[in-house]
Amino acid sequence: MVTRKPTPRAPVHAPDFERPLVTVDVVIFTVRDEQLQVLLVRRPDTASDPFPGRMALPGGFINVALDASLYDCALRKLEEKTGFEAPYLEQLGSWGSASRDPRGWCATHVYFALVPPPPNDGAPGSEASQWVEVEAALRKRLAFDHAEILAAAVERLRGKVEYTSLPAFLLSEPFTLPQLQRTYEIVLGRPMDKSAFRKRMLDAQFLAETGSIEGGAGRTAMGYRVLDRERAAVFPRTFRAIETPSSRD
Amino acid sequence: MVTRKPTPRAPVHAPDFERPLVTVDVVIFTVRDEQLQVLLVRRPDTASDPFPGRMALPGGFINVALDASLYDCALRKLEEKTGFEAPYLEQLGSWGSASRDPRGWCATHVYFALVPPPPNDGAPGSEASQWVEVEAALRKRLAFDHAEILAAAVERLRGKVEYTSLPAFLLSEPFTLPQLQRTYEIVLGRPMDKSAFRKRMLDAQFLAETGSIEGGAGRTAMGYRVLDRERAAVFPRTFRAIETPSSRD
DNA sequence: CAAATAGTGTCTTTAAGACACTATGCC
DNA sequence: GGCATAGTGTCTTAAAGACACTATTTG
Repeated sequence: MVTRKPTPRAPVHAPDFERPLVTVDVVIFTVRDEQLQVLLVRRPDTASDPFPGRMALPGGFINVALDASLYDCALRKLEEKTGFEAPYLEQLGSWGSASRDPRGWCATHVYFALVPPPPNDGAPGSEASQWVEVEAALRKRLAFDHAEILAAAVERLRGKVEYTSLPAFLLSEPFTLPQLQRTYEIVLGRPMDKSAFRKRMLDAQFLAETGSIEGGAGRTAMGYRVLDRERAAVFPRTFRAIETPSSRD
Repeated sequence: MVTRKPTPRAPVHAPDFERPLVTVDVVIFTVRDEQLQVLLVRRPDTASDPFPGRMALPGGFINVALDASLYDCALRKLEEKTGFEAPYLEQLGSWGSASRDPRGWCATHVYFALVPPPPNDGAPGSEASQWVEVEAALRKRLAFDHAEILAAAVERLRGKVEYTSLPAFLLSEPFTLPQLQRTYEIVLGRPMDKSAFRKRMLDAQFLAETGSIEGGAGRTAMGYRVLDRERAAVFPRTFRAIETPSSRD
């Protein structure tokens, strides 16, 4: 970010307004067990906490001393929860109002992340955080306005998947084109034509071959990795129709 | 917004973190004098203020007592500056870091608005706020990181104009299709084909006829207004190519 | 060889681009 | 009539959809 510090002629001081609470939340998606899943955490069950025991999106207050920027804060929270170093991370938007947090006027900056499926280690759901299938997560009574935020994140994800290579960030590399197609189908919830799919992916020039991969039964497939893990490829057309954008607080 | 207030078993209290400053800024676009223009305000020239005398985007601190939500705050600031009641207003994103404001860790929530051209009343630029052509505004040394924010807003606007009816919100109603096409051309900075343009607009079903309009020289044209002033129509394809998305703080 | 999966070819369809054409209003 | 502007028609082109076909690997 480009910022310029002025040379103050006199000490500048912050106004005496009451400051809202500021948090950062992260909607972390993955595809596991043939499902689009989202990472949720259980809030502490202490009475002094808002929404005790409820499930919520991972996140928390900005630490002014620790976080250089909102993005860094989101990265920190993502690493704390998943251990992922360089995931796909983009800003979703912000939600702020007097009523969304019982502790006071609060604004949250929401990011959304795509990560490859974590290893299915031991006891799933035993810890404070767990992966939940998105439709099930949307039906849960999440803390704060996190149900609304999650709905917006899912809408944004599905919307962008129609015309970008985002699902490639949901797979561990190398992956095959049939695997990538399956990921698209899981996220969008509808089957896709193989020929059109392959033409589109290969024409978009965002994949690099990594050599053949055996897959059990049937013919071996070519392995691929994405060329640029920072940004998604944008296709010239959507797969079908695009949704209408919605407004936020 | 849907929010649920829990019945707290004990008084919930906000944590003792240092709270960042929170502001809302609005990027207000219009098309005037055949140019895409943005509204800028001059910051007070008092030494105790950051960036004294510099041009900046309109905005300011959240007023926890006055603003029910971020969106309401953006609406309020827009009305204060332009008097517009029901403009097109959508969230652009948020920028926050330790370094962007000399007064301390500060996060701003940025909205972007599209308004019809204001009447060219009296002395343009005499007051604290003035309309500036966007490329000129981008070359100015704006306060804070507002140059970066403005660049992101222009990129988002140009990006969405490729596949939505957004420019319709830059005109006062009723308007003609040639006027709408001219607005697209001004925003995108390139000529468009009349036939393809008209087919696309009429096929998208977002316009209602309002009767003929005389336009000086030449044949009279049909007048139109948009059916839904809350949201833009989305076209099945972009006009040409789409840009790659960029990241923010 | 059969089953399973990977990958290709061909035709259709949709909507944009190019560009020439017709229509209507004012002088 | 002539000019200016509004509006239409026709052909081409880019890329998605449908769907049948070929290719390669394992048992």
